[in-house]
Amino acid sequence: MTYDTALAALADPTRRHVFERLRSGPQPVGAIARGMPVSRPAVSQHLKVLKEAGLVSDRPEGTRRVYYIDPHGLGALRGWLDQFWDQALAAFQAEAEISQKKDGER
Amino acid sequence: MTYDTALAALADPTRRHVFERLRSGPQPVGAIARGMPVSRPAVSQHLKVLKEAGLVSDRPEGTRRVYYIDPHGLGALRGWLDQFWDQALAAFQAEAEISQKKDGER
DNA sequence: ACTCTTCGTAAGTCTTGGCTTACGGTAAGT
DNA sequence: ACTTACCGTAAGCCAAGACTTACGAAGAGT
Repeated sequence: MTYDTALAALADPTRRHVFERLRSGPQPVGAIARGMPVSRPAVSQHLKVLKEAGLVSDRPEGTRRVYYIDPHGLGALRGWLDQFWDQALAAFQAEAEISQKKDGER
Repeated sequence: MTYDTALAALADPTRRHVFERLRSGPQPVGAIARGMPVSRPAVSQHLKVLKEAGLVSDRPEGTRRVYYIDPHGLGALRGWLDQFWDQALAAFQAEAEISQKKDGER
């Protein structure tokens, strides 16, 4: 549920593909795996990682398991990102001025 | 400069450690490597990956190279994240109600 | 010129983790 | 009860990548 596990989870391309696929709404595992270049068990393993990262949740529906995006993981990531954003922007402006000054001295 | 390379770059713990270390301001490679559990060349390699992801930039200063956080990569990541955020929040609320309804039927 | 410091890169090793196949478990339908 | 559909997990294989040591390049100071 921390930002680091969420980052590690979203780093893998096919796992991110699984995650982005849920953007069109909740779906069972089979539907997600359909049309993907990997096997269904692979998708299951990816969903497990995403779930442990707090990025998705699941709900049993008969013999199927419907997965959907959980904002908890995304929220943790957003919070961590915002820690840098303003600070980084200001610092970058300062560095840009230094580079420009260096060019002027040339 | 796209969000996927930034995600892959920030997934590694020690590389993220390098990145977070730059939050206290611009620093040369040696200063970053000092006090870290890995060698200096390892830090150089990490900085290369971070640079290719648009997360840091560098400026030569004599024989040293000063690295600092570049908001470009962070911006791409923020943009991608925001695509999910609102949508995910709303969808999650709907799912929560379904689960609650299911509990009530019990 | 020479030395020293700082840094990037190459080559090689070894662990991490993503994928497949095979299996077992559970719920729904007949 | 039996079959079928759907899913998670285990075991094993293999490629990606993180780390080390060794080397070479470039600037600063004496």
